[in-house]
Amino acid sequence: MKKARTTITDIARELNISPSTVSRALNNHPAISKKTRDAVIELAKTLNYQPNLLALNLLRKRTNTIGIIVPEITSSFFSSVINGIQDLLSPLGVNMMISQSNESMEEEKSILRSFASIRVDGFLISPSSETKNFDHLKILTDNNIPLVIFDRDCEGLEVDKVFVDEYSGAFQAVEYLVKTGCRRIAHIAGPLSLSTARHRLKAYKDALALHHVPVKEEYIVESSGFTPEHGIKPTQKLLALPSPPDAVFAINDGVAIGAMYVIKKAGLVIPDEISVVGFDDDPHSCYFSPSLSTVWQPTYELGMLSARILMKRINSNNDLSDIRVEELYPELIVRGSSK
Amino acid sequence: MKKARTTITDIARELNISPSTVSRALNNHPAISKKTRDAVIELAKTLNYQPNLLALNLLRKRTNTIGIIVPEITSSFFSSVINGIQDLLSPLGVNMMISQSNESMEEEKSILRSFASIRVDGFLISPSSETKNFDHLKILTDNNIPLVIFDRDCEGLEVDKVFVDEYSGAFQAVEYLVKTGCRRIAHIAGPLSLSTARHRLKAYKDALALHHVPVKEEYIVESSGFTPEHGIKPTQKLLALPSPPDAVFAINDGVAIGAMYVIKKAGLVIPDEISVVGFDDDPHSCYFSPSLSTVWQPTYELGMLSARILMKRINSNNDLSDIRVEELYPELIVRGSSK
DNA sequence: AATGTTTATGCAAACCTTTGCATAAAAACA
DNA sequence: TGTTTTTATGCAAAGGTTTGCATAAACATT
Repeated sequence: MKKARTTITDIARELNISPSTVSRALNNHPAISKKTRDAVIELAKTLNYQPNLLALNLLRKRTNTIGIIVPEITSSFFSSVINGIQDLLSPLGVNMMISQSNESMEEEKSILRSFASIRVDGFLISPSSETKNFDHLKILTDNNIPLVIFDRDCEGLEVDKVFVDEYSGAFQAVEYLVKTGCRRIAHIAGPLSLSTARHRLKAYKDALALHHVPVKEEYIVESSGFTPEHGIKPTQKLLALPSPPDAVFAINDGVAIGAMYVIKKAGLVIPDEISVVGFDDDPHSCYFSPSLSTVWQPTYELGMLSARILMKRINSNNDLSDIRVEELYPELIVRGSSK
Repeated sequence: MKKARTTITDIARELNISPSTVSRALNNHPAISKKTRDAVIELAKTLNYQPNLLALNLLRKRTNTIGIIVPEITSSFFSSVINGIQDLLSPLGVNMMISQSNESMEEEKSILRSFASIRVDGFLISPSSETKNFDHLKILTDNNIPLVIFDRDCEGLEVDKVFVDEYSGAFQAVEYLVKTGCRRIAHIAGPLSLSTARHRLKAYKDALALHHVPVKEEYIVESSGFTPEHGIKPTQKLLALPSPPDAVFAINDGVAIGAMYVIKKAGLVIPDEISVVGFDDDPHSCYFSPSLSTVWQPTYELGMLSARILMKRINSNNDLSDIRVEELYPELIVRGSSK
């Protein structure tokens, strides 16, 4: 038998006063006598009264909850971003509804619908790799629901966005490889439906071109994901080339770790015979042998900034006059896997 | 200027019918004429009507949302558990509010209060390492709010619980080390406020005792956390002993990775001179060199089962007659870091 | 004593939706 | 035509909270 939770009316009935008085007493309204206030507060405590935010939210048309949709939660990248988001939101008393799209556009849409019905105050979304059509996101802005896109771009959608300057990060990495004498530099790209993967690929090509290193198509392979497993096959393909690469720039640390594994298995010495550079600075990367050179991304800051912009938008009543597009800067970290 | 979202009353006014009729039309109530129903549904679509679940939840006293509190989200362990939780909940149309306690009891309490006010239907909690007093959890059960504890125990609290049999996992690991000839087996324990850490320590001692290997206090060191960084100092301490260990069993893979790093830096060969075994089977562990032997835990299943039990409890109106305590089985995975 | 002022409280509406009950209109039947 | 049945719709309450306005009681002022 489920006993109902204590409400403001329960307290009122017990004390023979009206619910309004109870409400005011609990909210420190000045026009309440000390006697009444004390009595109310005490009874509330003994009855373990907890305000029903559903009712209040309905009244205020505000839930103090924001919806977060990420492709996956298990990657160190996104979990670290979420960390940053929580650290900004928590002191503000704002809750997070989190869900993963598993890189599926259908799931993304369905989560979106669900969050919208719950009336979250705003959205923080990093779109799935399948998401090419932004109608579902457009509906949010059409309905004046604040939305901030982070990390992965939705080109053409006019909302606040926060990115890492992937181009710069990748450019630094490749340029550095060239400068340390590598000439046959390969790139294991990510799924090219992602803006991030495209930017890194472009930077790779541009950096090579700038330094007059020919761009060869056979040195560019695409991985279908971001785990070490996804790095195995592409690396095997690269090593099997007539003229195998003397450096590999991988889309992220996960794939780079897979690459190192294959390279070492093949009896090649890193970095003497082949350099490896990743992206993300996964917390484990510096403990590999050799430790993995990589491009650090300010993930925590990315989360914080995205959340801060979203909250500002929410509190300014979603006035869309000044859309912000912010870029954070990544940093090359040279370790043992490169010369 | 924020335009209000479409409500059922807007549709009713527009169509000159009552809100009840609109509600019934949208819910396929039989006593509505086809003509009215069609008109309603069409208008709802063009106005992009989305039901306000706040109102409905208030009426139903049910939010279809559950609250999840974990110590941290960035560890592969907990993010994988959350993965399992979502995969069970999602098809049921249940949402997740997720928050991290950051191993702080105060934060845990405050998140709890917040989730309770939001009226989540139930809780899935893995307590922080600081949590020794369970009053705040007791309040939940006192108020008939379903709660499932997972992974870390709250001894004395009578609620549903789902664990991994840590003892068995650790015992397997240590016994295996003994059987491969190690005699000076060290243990880097986790924070001993955690039931999991205590169980593993006990298994370590018991396994040694069973095989008549003396338990030496200097071989037991405590780490204050679970990252590679937390493994550095304890390992240095172990290696500095007059008679350094020939095997290290670490509280988890993170710490084991830190240990391997220190050991290799010291010029010792793994596993010839010293074996290392971790716990958790972090996705990266098999790509280290040598690859890390570890104890795999069914994290995904842990999440699924916990969520399943919670949903059952919620749907059975929290009838507490049959508290369940479930245990899942871990498995030793032998790789290159041990003989 | 009469009036004005302050203090403490209550009433009722609003937020949005569902649903039991009542009822009007239409259809079917005698 | 009058009565019963069916069909389609509306009314009002409920869920818990806040808040503008009204008001009763207590106090202060002349």
